[in-house]
Amino acid sequence: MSPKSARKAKSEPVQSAGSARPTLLLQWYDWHRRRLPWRAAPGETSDPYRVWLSEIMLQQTTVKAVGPYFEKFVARWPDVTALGRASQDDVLRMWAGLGYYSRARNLYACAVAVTREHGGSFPDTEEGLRALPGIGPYTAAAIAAIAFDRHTMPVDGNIERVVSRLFAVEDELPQAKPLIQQLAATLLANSRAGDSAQALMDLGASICTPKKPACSLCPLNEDCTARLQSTQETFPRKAPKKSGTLRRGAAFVVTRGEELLVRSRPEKGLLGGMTEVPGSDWLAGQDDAAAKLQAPDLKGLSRWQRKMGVVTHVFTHFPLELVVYTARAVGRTRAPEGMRWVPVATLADEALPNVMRKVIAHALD
DNA sequence: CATGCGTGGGG
DNA sequence: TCCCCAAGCAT
Repeated sequence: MSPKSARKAKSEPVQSAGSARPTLLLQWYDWHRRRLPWRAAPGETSDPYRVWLSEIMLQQTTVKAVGPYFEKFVARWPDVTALGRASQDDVLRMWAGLGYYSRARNLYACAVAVTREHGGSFPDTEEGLRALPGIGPYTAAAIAAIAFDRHTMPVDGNIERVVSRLFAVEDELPQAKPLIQQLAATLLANSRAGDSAQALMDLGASICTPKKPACSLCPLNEDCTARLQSTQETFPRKAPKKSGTLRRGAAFVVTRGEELLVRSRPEKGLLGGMTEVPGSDWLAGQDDAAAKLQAPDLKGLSRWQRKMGVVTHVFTHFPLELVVYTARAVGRTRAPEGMRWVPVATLADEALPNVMRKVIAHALD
Protein backbone atom coordinates (compact mmCIF):
# COMPACT_ATOMS: atom_id res chain seq x y z
CA MET A 1 0.00 0.00 0.00
CA SER A 2 1.61 3.22 -1.08
CA PRO A 3 1.07 6.50 0.71
CA LYS A 4 -0.30 7.83 -2.52
CA SER A 5 -3.42 5.87 -2.15
CA ALA A 6 -4.45 7.98 0.81
CA ARG A 7 -7.46 9.95 -0.26
CA LYS A 8 -8.31 13.42 0.77
CA ALA A 9 -11.66 13.90 2.37
CA LYS A 10 -12.67 16.20 -0.41
CA SER A 11 -10.64 15.86 -3.57
CA GLU A 12 -9.43 19.26 -4.69
CA PRO A 13 -10.54 20.38 -8.13
CA VAL A 14 -6.99 21.15 -9.15
CA GLN A 15 -8.48 20.36 -12.53
CA SER A 16 -5.35 20.94 -14.57
CA ALA A 17 -6.23 24.59 -14.59
CA GLY A 18 -4.63 24.88 -17.99
CA SER A 19 -7.80 23.78 -19.68
CA ALA A 20 -10.11 26.09 -17.71
CA ARG A 21 -8.22 29.28 -18.49
CA PRO A 22 -9.24 29.79 -22.12
CA THR A 23 -12.90 29.55 -21.17
CA LEU A 24 -12.60 31.88 -18.18
CA LEU A 25 -10.80 34.33 -20.40
CA LEU A 26 -13.47 34.33 -23.09
CA GLN A 27 -16.26 34.66 -20.55
CA TRP A 28 -14.52 37.69 -19.11
CA TYR A 29 -13.97 39.09 -22.60
CA ASP A 30 -17.61 38.74 -23.55
CA TRP A 31 -18.51 41.03 -20.68
CA HIS A 32 -15.57 43.41 -20.59
CA ARG A 33 -14.22 43.75 -24.10
CA ARG A 34 -13.29 47.25 -25.15
CA ARG A 35 -15.19 48.86 -28.00
CA LEU A 36 -12.56 50.04 -30.44
CA PRO A 37 -13.02 51.60 -33.88
CA TRP A 38 -11.16 48.80 -35.67
CA ARG A 39 -12.95 45.96 -33.95
CA ALA A 40 -15.91 44.18 -35.49
CA ALA A 41 -19.05 44.08 -33.38
CA PRO A 42 -19.70 40.70 -31.74
CA GLY A 43 -20.78 38.27 -34.44
CA GLU A 44 -19.65 40.51 -37.28
CA THR A 45 -16.81 39.63 -39.61
CA SER A 46 -13.77 41.77 -39.14
CA ASP A 47 -12.25 43.68 -42.04
CA PRO A 48 -8.64 42.56 -42.63
CA TYR A 49 -7.74 46.04 -43.88
CA ARG A 50 -8.88 47.70 -40.68
CA VAL A 51 -7.26 45.02 -38.55
CA TRP A 52 -3.98 45.41 -40.42
CA LEU A 53 -4.03 49.21 -40.31
CA SER A 54 -4.77 49.26 -36.61
CA GLU A 55 -2.12 46.66 -35.81
CA ILE A 56 0.56 48.66 -37.61
CA MET A 57 -0.47 51.89 -35.89
CA LEU A 58 -0.60 50.20 -32.50
CA GLN A 59 2.98 48.96 -32.66
CA GLN A 60 4.59 50.57 -29.61
CA THR A 61 1.82 53.16 -29.61
CA THR A 62 -1.09 53.73 -27.24
CA VAL A 63 -4.71 53.15 -28.18
CA LYS A 64 -5.46 56.76 -27.32
CA ALA A 65 -2.82 58.12 -29.69
CA VAL A 66 -3.92 55.84 -32.51
CA GLY A 67 -7.65 56.64 -32.42
CA PRO A 68 -7.70 59.90 -34.42
CA TYR A 69 -5.09 58.66 -36.90
CA PHE A 70 -7.05 55.51 -37.60
CA GLU A 71 -10.20 57.52 -38.28
CA LYS A 72 -8.36 59.91 -40.59
CA PHE A 73 -6.82 57.05 -42.55
CA VAL A 74 -9.97 55.03 -43.11
CA ALA A 75 -11.93 58.16 -44.04
CA ARG A 76 -9.41 59.03 -46.73
CA TRP A 77 -8.47 55.50 -47.78
CA PRO A 78 -11.40 53.16 -47.12
CA ASP A 79 -9.67 50.04 -48.41
CA VAL A 80 -6.21 48.73 -49.17
CA THR A 81 -6.38 49.41 -52.90
CA ALA A 82 -7.23 53.06 -52.23
CA LEU A 83 -4.20 53.30 -49.99
CA GLY A 84 -2.11 51.55 -52.62
CA ARG A 85 -3.07 54.27 -55.12
CA ALA A 86 -1.91 57.08 -52.82
CA SER A 87 1.63 58.45 -52.78
CA GLN A 88 4.16 57.71 -50.06
CA ASP A 89 4.35 61.40 -49.33
CA ASP A 90 0.59 61.64 -48.76
CA VAL A 91 0.87 58.73 -46.36
CA LEU A 92 3.79 60.33 -44.49
CA ARG A 93 1.86 63.57 -44.17
CA MET A 94 -1.11 61.77 -42.65
CA TRP A 95 1.20 59.83 -40.34
CA ALA A 96 3.15 62.87 -39.12
CA GLY A 97 3.13 63.04 -35.32
CA LEU A 98 2.50 59.35 -34.72
CA GLY A 99 6.18 58.41 -34.68
CA TYR A 100 8.24 55.46 -35.93
CA TYR A 101 7.99 56.67 -39.49
CA SER A 102 9.38 53.52 -41.08
CA ARG A 103 5.96 52.09 -40.23
CA ALA A 104 4.35 54.58 -42.60
CA ARG A 105 6.75 53.77 -45.42
CA ASN A 106 6.20 50.05 -44.90
CA LEU A 107 2.45 50.58 -44.63
CA TYR A 108 2.42 52.14 -48.06
CA ALA A 109 4.74 49.48 -49.51
CA CYS A 110 2.50 46.81 -48.06
CA ALA A 111 -0.64 48.35 -49.53
CA VAL A 112 1.03 48.45 -52.94
CA ALA A 113 2.11 44.81 -52.61
CA VAL A 114 -1.34 43.62 -51.55
CA THR A 115 -2.93 45.57 -54.37
CA ARG A 116 -0.58 44.44 -57.11
CA GLU A 117 0.56 41.01 -56.01
CA HIS A 118 -2.45 39.72 -54.11
CA GLY A 119 -5.31 41.22 -56.11
CA GLY A 120 -6.27 43.57 -53.31
CA SER A 121 -6.87 40.87 -50.70
CA PHE A 122 -4.62 40.21 -47.73
CA PRO A 123 -3.07 36.73 -47.50
CA ASP A 124 -5.00 34.70 -44.92
CA THR A 125 -2.08 32.77 -43.47
CA GLU A 126 0.59 33.79 -41.01
CA GLU A 127 3.30 32.85 -43.47
CA GLY A 128 1.78 34.88 -46.29
CA LEU A 129 1.29 37.90 -44.05
CA ARG A 130 4.77 37.64 -42.61
CA ALA A 131 6.27 38.15 -46.06
CA LEU A 132 4.76 41.63 -46.37
CA PRO A 133 6.64 44.83 -45.45
CA GLY A 134 6.17 45.98 -41.87
CA ILE A 135 4.54 42.72 -40.78
CA GLY A 136 6.64 40.78 -38.28
CA PRO A 137 5.88 37.71 -36.18
CA TYR A 138 3.49 39.48 -33.82
CA THR A 139 1.48 41.33 -36.45
CA ALA A 140 1.24 38.32 -38.76
CA ALA A 141 -0.18 36.21 -35.94
CA ALA A 142 -2.51 38.98 -34.80
CA ILE A 143 -4.03 39.50 -38.25
CA ALA A 144 -4.25 35.76 -38.88
CA ALA A 145 -6.08 35.22 -35.60
CA ILE A 146 -8.28 38.31 -35.52
CA ALA A 147 -9.16 38.74 -39.19
CA PHE A 148 -9.03 35.11 -40.36
CA ASP A 149 -9.62 33.17 -37.15
CA ARG A 150 -6.46 31.14 -37.57
CA HIS A 151 -5.53 29.09 -34.52
CA THR A 152 -2.48 31.08 -33.43
CA MET A 153 -1.60 33.27 -30.47
CA PRO A 154 0.15 36.57 -31.14
CA VAL A 155 2.42 37.67 -28.31
CA ASP A 156 2.78 41.39 -27.72
CA GLY A 157 3.97 43.31 -24.68
CA ASN A 158 0.62 42.91 -22.91
CA ILE A 159 0.54 39.18 -23.38
CA GLU A 160 4.17 38.85 -22.32
CA ARG A 161 3.27 40.59 -19.10
CA VAL A 162 0.13 38.57 -18.41
CA VAL A 163 1.75 35.25 -19.22
CA SER A 164 4.98 35.93 -17.37
CA ARG A 165 2.92 36.67 -14.25
CA LEU A 166 0.51 33.80 -14.65
CA PHE A 167 3.39 31.31 -14.84
CA ALA A 168 5.97 33.37 -12.89
CA VAL A 169 8.48 33.16 -15.72
CA GLU A 170 11.84 33.90 -14.14
CA ASP A 171 13.84 34.13 -17.36
CA GLU A 172 14.52 37.65 -18.58
CA LEU A 173 13.18 39.11 -21.78
CA PRO A 174 13.95 38.87 -24.60
CA GLN A 175 15.48 35.42 -24.01
CA ALA A 176 12.20 34.24 -22.49
CA LYS A 177 10.21 34.94 -25.65
CA PRO A 178 10.05 31.35 -26.94
CA LEU A 179 8.94 30.04 -23.55
CA ILE A 180 6.31 32.75 -23.20
CA GLN A 181 5.07 32.04 -26.71
CA GLN A 182 4.65 28.39 -25.77
CA LEU A 183 2.84 29.18 -22.52
CA ALA A 184 0.64 31.76 -24.22
CA ALA A 185 -0.54 29.15 -26.70
CA THR A 186 -2.08 27.19 -23.80
CA LEU A 187 -4.53 30.07 -23.39
CA LEU A 188 -5.98 29.66 -26.88
CA ALA A 189 -9.57 28.48 -26.97
CA ASN A 190 -10.33 25.72 -29.46
CA SER A 191 -12.43 28.16 -31.41
CA ARG A 192 -12.39 31.98 -31.28
CA ALA A 193 -8.62 32.36 -31.58
CA GLY A 194 -8.89 36.08 -32.34
CA ASP A 195 -11.04 36.67 -29.27
CA SER A 196 -8.59 34.72 -27.12
CA ALA A 197 -5.80 37.03 -28.24
CA GLN A 198 -7.82 40.20 -27.84
CA ALA A 199 -9.03 39.01 -24.44
CA LEU A 200 -5.43 38.71 -23.23
CA MET A 201 -4.58 42.12 -24.65
CA ASP A 202 -7.59 43.75 -23.01
CA LEU A 203 -6.73 42.00 -19.78
CA GLY A 204 -3.18 43.32 -19.97
CA ALA A 205 -4.37 46.81 -20.81
CA SER A 206 -7.06 47.16 -18.18
CA ILE A 207 -6.39 44.66 -15.35
CA CYS A 208 -2.93 43.16 -15.55
CA THR A 209 -1.27 46.55 -15.94
CA PRO A 210 2.48 47.17 -15.56
CA LYS A 211 1.99 48.94 -12.24
CA LYS A 212 -0.67 48.25 -9.62
CA PRO A 213 -2.45 45.41 -11.41
CA ALA A 214 -6.07 44.98 -10.32
CA CYS A 215 -5.72 41.32 -9.47
CA SER A 216 -9.00 41.17 -7.56
CA LEU A 217 -10.84 41.78 -10.83
CA CYS A 218 -8.86 39.28 -12.86
CA PRO A 219 -10.63 36.17 -14.17
CA LEU A 220 -7.37 34.21 -13.87
CA ASN A 221 -6.40 35.32 -10.38
CA GLU A 222 -7.11 31.96 -8.73
CA ASP A 223 -4.13 30.25 -10.26
CA CYS A 224 -1.81 33.10 -11.08
CA THR A 225 1.56 32.00 -9.76
CA ALA A 226 2.96 35.50 -9.34
CA ARG A 227 -0.08 36.64 -7.44
CA LEU A 228 0.12 33.65 -5.12
CA GLN A 229 3.66 34.82 -4.35
CA SER A 230 2.66 38.52 -4.24
CA THR A 231 5.33 39.24 -6.85
CA GLN A 232 3.06 40.40 -9.68
CA GLU A 233 4.73 43.73 -10.19
CA THR A 234 8.17 42.19 -10.59
CA PHE A 235 7.19 40.50 -13.86
CA PRO A 236 8.13 40.39 -16.62
CA ARG A 237 11.80 40.17 -15.73
CA LYS A 238 13.97 42.30 -17.93
CA ALA A 239 17.32 44.05 -17.78
CA PRO A 240 17.10 47.81 -17.17
CA LYS A 241 17.81 49.78 -20.32
CA LYS A 242 20.42 52.47 -20.50
CA SER A 243 19.50 55.96 -21.57
CA GLY A 244 21.36 57.54 -24.47
CA THR A 245 23.83 60.40 -24.40
CA LEU A 246 22.64 63.95 -24.94
CA ARG A 247 23.20 65.20 -28.48
CA ARG A 248 23.28 68.85 -29.54
CA GLY A 249 22.71 70.66 -32.79
CA ALA A 250 21.41 73.81 -34.43
CA ALA A 251 18.27 74.42 -36.49
CA PHE A 252 17.91 77.26 -38.98
CA VAL A 253 14.51 78.80 -39.54
CA VAL A 254 14.51 81.03 -42.60
CA THR A 255 11.40 82.98 -43.55
CA ARG A 256 10.67 84.68 -46.86
CA GLY A 257 7.53 86.69 -46.28
CA GLU A 258 4.97 84.13 -45.18
CA GLU A 259 7.04 81.19 -46.35
CA LEU A 260 9.51 78.89 -44.64
CA LEU A 261 12.60 77.10 -45.96
CA VAL A 262 12.44 73.30 -45.59
CA ARG A 263 13.97 70.14 -46.98
CA SER A 264 13.33 66.39 -46.79
CA ARG A 265 15.39 64.01 -44.71
CA PRO A 266 17.01 60.95 -46.30
CA GLU A 267 14.63 58.02 -46.87
CA LYS A 268 16.17 55.77 -44.25
CA GLY A 269 17.17 56.25 -40.66
CA LEU A 270 15.99 58.72 -38.06
CA LEU A 271 12.82 60.53 -39.17
CA GLY A 272 13.36 59.02 -42.62
CA GLY A 273 11.57 60.80 -45.44
CA MET A 274 10.12 63.44 -43.16
CA THR A 275 10.28 67.21 -43.64
CA GLU A 276 12.64 69.38 -41.59
CA VAL A 277 14.10 72.87 -41.48
CA PRO A 278 17.79 72.90 -42.42
CA GLY A 279 20.03 72.09 -39.51
CA SER A 280 23.41 70.86 -38.33
CA ASP A 281 24.31 67.29 -37.46
CA TRP A 282 23.10 66.12 -34.07
CA LEU A 283 26.18 65.02 -32.17
CA ALA A 284 27.17 64.30 -28.59
CA GLY A 285 29.44 67.01 -27.25
CA GLN A 286 29.04 69.37 -30.19
CA ASP A 287 29.28 73.05 -29.23
CA ASP A 288 27.07 75.81 -30.58
CA ALA A 289 29.79 77.45 -32.65
CA ALA A 290 30.53 74.23 -34.55
CA ALA A 291 26.85 73.64 -35.19
CA LYS A 292 26.31 77.16 -36.47
CA LEU A 293 28.93 76.66 -39.17
CA GLN A 294 26.47 74.32 -40.88
CA ALA A 295 23.95 77.08 -41.60
CA PRO A 296 22.53 77.01 -45.13
CA ASP A 297 24.14 79.39 -47.60
CA LEU A 298 21.64 81.81 -49.13
CA LYS A 299 22.03 85.12 -50.92
CA GLY A 300 20.15 88.10 -49.60
CA LEU A 301 19.76 86.95 -46.04
CA SER A 302 19.48 89.11 -42.96
CA ARG A 303 21.80 88.40 -40.04
CA TRP A 304 21.25 85.15 -38.17
CA GLN A 305 19.44 85.80 -34.92
CA ARG A 306 19.88 83.37 -32.10
CA LYS A 307 16.60 82.65 -30.34
CA MET A 308 16.89 82.59 -26.58
CA GLY A 309 16.61 79.19 -24.96
CA VAL A 310 16.79 75.75 -26.54
CA VAL A 311 14.39 73.19 -27.93
CA THR A 312 14.62 69.85 -26.18
CA HIS A 313 13.26 66.58 -27.45
CA VAL A 314 13.63 63.01 -26.29
CA PHE A 315 13.91 60.20 -28.80
CA THR A 316 13.80 56.57 -27.79
CA HIS A 317 17.56 56.25 -27.64
CA PHE A 318 18.86 59.77 -27.01
CA PRO A 319 17.82 63.20 -25.77
CA LEU A 320 18.34 66.14 -28.13
CA GLU A 321 18.98 69.84 -27.49
CA LEU A 322 18.71 72.26 -30.41
CA VAL A 323 19.63 75.92 -30.55
CA VAL A 324 17.54 77.84 -33.04
CA TYR A 325 18.64 80.59 -35.40
CA THR A 326 16.28 82.69 -37.47
CA ALA A 327 16.85 84.89 -40.50
CA ARG A 328 14.72 86.62 -43.13
CA ALA A 329 15.25 86.27 -46.85
CA VAL A 330 14.37 89.05 -49.26
CA GLY A 331 11.95 88.99 -52.19
CA ARG A 332 12.66 86.16 -54.55
CA THR A 333 15.59 84.54 -52.78
CA ARG A 334 16.10 81.11 -54.35
CA ALA A 335 16.01 78.03 -52.19
CA PRO A 336 19.36 76.24 -52.13
CA GLU A 337 19.69 72.89 -53.89
CA GLY A 338 17.45 70.28 -52.28
CA MET A 339 15.39 72.80 -50.33
CA ARG A 340 12.06 74.48 -50.96
CA TRP A 341 9.77 77.22 -49.69
CA VAL A 342 6.45 76.29 -48.13
CA PRO A 343 3.71 78.63 -46.90
CA VAL A 344 3.60 78.90 -43.13
CA ALA A 345 -0.18 78.62 -43.37
CA THR A 346 0.01 75.06 -44.71
CA LEU A 347 2.68 73.74 -42.35
CA ALA A 348 0.08 71.61 -40.63
CA ASP A 349 -0.22 69.56 -43.83
CA GLU A 350 3.50 68.90 -44.11
CA ALA A 351 5.18 65.66 -43.04
CA LEU A 352 6.70 67.43 -40.06
CA PRO A 353 7.80 65.29 -37.10
CA ASN A 354 7.00 66.76 -33.73
CA VAL A 355 10.55 67.79 -32.99
CA MET A 356 10.39 70.08 -36.04
CA ARG A 357 7.04 71.46 -34.99
CA LYS A 358 8.65 72.38 -31.69
CA VAL A 359 11.54 74.10 -33.47
CA ILE A 360 9.26 76.12 -35.72
CA ALA A 361 6.97 77.08 -32.87
CA HIS A 362 9.97 78.22 -30.86
CA ALA A 363 11.40 80.21 -33.77
CA LEU A 364 8.18 81.98 -34.73
CA ASP A 365 7.20 82.64 -31.13
C1' DC B 1 20.78 39.08 -30.59
C1' DA B 2 21.50 44.07 -29.94
C1' DT B 3 20.49 48.29 -31.69
C1' DG B 4 17.94 52.03 -34.03
C1' DC B 5 13.67 53.92 -34.50
C1' DG B 6 9.00 58.83 -31.97
C1' DT B 7 5.91 60.40 -29.17
C1' DG B 8 2.84 61.41 -25.28
C1' DG B 9 1.13 60.03 -20.88
C1' DG B 10 1.33 58.22 -16.12
C1' DG B 11 3.26 57.36 -11.55
C1' DT C 1 11.61 65.71 -12.68
C1' DC C 2 12.58 61.59 -14.42
C1' DC C 3 11.83 57.05 -15.79
C1' DC C 4 9.02 53.71 -17.78
C1' DC C 5 6.32 52.48 -20.96
C1' DA C 6 2.62 51.33 -25.46
C1' DA C 7 -0.82 45.90 -29.85
C1' DG C 8 7.25 45.63 -32.79
C1' DC C 9 9.98 45.57 -37.03
C1' DA C 10 14.24 45.64 -39.77
C1' DT C 11 18.86 44.90 -39.89
